[in-house]
Amino acid sequence: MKIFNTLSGRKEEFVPLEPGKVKMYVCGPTVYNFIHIGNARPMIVFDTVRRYLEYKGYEVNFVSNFTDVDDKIIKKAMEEDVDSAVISERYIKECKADMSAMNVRPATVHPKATEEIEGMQDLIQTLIDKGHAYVAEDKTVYFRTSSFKEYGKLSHKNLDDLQSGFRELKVTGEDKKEEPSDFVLWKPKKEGEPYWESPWCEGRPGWHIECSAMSRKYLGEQIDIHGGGEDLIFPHHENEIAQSEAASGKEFAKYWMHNGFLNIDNKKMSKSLGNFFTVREIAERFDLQILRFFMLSAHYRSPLNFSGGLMEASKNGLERIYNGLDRLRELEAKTKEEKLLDSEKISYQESLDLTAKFEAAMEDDFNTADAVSAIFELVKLGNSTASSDSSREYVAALRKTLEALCDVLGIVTERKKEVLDEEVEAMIAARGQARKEKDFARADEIRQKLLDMGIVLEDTREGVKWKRA
RNA sequence: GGCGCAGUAGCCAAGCGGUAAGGCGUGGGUCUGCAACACCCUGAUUCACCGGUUCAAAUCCGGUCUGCGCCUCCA
Repeated sequence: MKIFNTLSGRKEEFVPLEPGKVKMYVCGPTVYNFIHIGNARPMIVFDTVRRYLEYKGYEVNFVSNFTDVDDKIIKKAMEEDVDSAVISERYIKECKADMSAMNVRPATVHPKATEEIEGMQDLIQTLIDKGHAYVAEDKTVYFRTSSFKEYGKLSHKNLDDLQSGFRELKVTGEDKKEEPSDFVLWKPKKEGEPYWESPWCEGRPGWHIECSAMSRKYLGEQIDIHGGGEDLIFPHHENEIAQSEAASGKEFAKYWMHNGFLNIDNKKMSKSLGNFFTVREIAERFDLQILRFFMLSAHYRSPLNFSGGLMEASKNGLERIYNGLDRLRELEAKTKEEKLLDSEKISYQESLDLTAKFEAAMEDDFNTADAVSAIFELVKLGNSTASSDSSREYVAALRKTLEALCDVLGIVTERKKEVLDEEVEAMIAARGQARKEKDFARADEIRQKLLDMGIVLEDTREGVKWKRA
């Protein structure tokens, strides 16, 4: 299995620190509002990475945090005149609801920054003791970037360039740091803000230290995979590396994975441009399974453009997969209990080849777009070769393969158990009777009525089928 | 200014040295009372442009044009 590592800028063979196990950490959202569809991309991408690793038999310890102390949360809390914990708890809950609707599985652990203050303070103290951090006049604790020789190795920047770039901004000079590139580990509280006691001052942690501390606590000093959006490469992940490696003296994460941005009309999504969508808003127009499928239709490192039209196309494509799978399920129940027929051997082999194609795509840096194409080919194979004359073994094999591969991508295929109420059942029966009597006008009238109720009828060779519009 | 990414059919999107996957859409056909589903056919003599390397390039190298991102605690 190959993974593109931002650190080296190339695909590398994946070798876990410990055979059979994978430790991965993905930066989670700051919970000051509903998550937006840009937040959804890393969630879906890394959930899929995790699913594939598990499909391969790895035991995955997946940690993803919630940043629940932050300027934006505090601001919102002041606006609503409530405690900031009220805000963060509310949006953590909402975020989890969105994740569930996108079929993003909960992480092994979802630590919250406010519950990990002790670990952060320990880490900060270690950095101070080792000379990698210092307390400024105003009691702010800064990381001393000049003390970490490898600073810039992830974002491929060198400190000198960064310093000169920063210098212009620095002229205003309210900061009390040694170098402009130094960053905050702990900052003094301001009036009305949440704070914690510390050896340096009453205050709160900087953003970057959270992830280093939580990752260390739940996964140890060294992890296999660290993921997040590409905008986090600098400064967030660069700073995490500096903190973690300066403290432990060991390589922090072996593989750094970054997803590309989700754009709207080829522009970065932002509130000021008015092209900002929350996952909740999209859910009003589309099943979030479609959003997931849409996001997997491109490679995770490519920028992905979002639009309603593209979502419609994804919806139709997903529908094709569902139709094919539903048909196989019905066929399986109807076919005779028998072993694979000689005439099915070639098609069966084809399904095996397609599974191999799917896996090869995923092995190659999680190429989900290619993996999806294998699923479509499998659907076509089923549609064109499986029938009521097929052996049950053949139909069942196709069905199981399709379900397994969809599950790796996190596409939900289980049919919601739905019972039609008696009135609808009666209408369908009445239409059947009308058709039998060749009273098509009456039959179409009933079908239209059902359509208005959101129920679509299809007359197949195997009988009348219905589904929700 | 520094660093980096991308330009493949109407749209989306794989492929990254060996002669263009897949999906959506369009048009035609089969099936069907009709519709829907499904199936078959329909699509790039060509991969932004110009040079170069090679027996062979969408794929490698150089240049041009265009779009975008990071360098501000924004996934």
